[in-house]
Amino acid sequence: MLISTKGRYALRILVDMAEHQSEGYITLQEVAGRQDISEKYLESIVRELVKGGIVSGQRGKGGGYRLCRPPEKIKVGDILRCTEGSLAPVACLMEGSVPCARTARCRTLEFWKGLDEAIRRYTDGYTIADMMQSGGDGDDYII
Amino acid sequence: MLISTKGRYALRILVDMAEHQSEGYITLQEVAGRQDISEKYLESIVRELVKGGIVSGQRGKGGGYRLCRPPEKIKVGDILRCTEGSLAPVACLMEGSVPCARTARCRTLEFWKGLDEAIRRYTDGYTIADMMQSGGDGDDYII
DNA sequence: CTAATTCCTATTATAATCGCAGGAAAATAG
DNA sequence: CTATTTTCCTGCGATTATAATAGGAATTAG
Repeated sequence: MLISTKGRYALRILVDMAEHQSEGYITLQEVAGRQDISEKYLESIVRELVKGGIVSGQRGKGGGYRLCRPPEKIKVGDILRCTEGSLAPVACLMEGSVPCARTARCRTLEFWKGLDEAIRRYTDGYTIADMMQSGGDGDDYII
Repeated sequence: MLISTKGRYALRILVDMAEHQSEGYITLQEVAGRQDISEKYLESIVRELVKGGIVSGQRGKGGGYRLCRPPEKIKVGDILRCTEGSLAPVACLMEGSVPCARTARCRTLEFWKGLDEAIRRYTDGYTIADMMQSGGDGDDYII
């Protein structure tokens, strides 16, 4: 049931980019340095976010990435669906799945639909902007 | 993010057992036949449910399994935590995990806590008895 | 004793995740 | 035009998790 590192890192990356969006295009090197994630692994995650229309990339000198929309319009649900493929708890409820033979007499389907709905409601009600106001000022290390 | 077959089958198994609880001990052979799951695989799932105190087994001739509590007292959350190990969406929130070094300045932790809470609230508010009243009478095949 | 049944310990095959490497393509600066 | 920087693309290797099966020990009823 765990969310993969891809999804978890994606959130951190986007909050990081949101916090530095005034600086124009942000390079992966910067984000990698700040977030302690390898540049190469970041690449594979950010590529999904580009495909999903959440960030856009600009190649060449002076290039980098930037958010396509302001942070308060980026839903966490969209990010996770983008990097995880889907947030549905069971295959029956994934986008574009065909109903299985048991559907009509399935005792568990209603439960799964409700869980899917609960997850969707929560994740779509939370934005990157909400995350920016959470968890200290970024410099208050414990140690 | 998908729930594994272990968790999904566990729900079907328990609904099945609840529907036949008046018959006393229920053998895996019966459940396997009705649910179209191999007896051997069922075994590994039911073993977890025994450990988790959800069903109890009786060996020998005339033995089998039965629910430890009435269906309306068996929360789906308990079943899934039992078979999946945990329902937490991130490792930080798993039972008995040590807080990571980023905790104090983590921008995403609050979000994950909320998601965990939403999942917990929904799954703990749903019981096997609720499932028994869902999805037709068990004989209304589509075909 | 015999048959039925749960319990226990392994093992295998398959798939998914995680992370890295190498280089092509594009944009800019000089 | 050349050199540099940066995203883009393809693919690989290691590790881990899932799914399912196999074989037999322990227990109970008759």
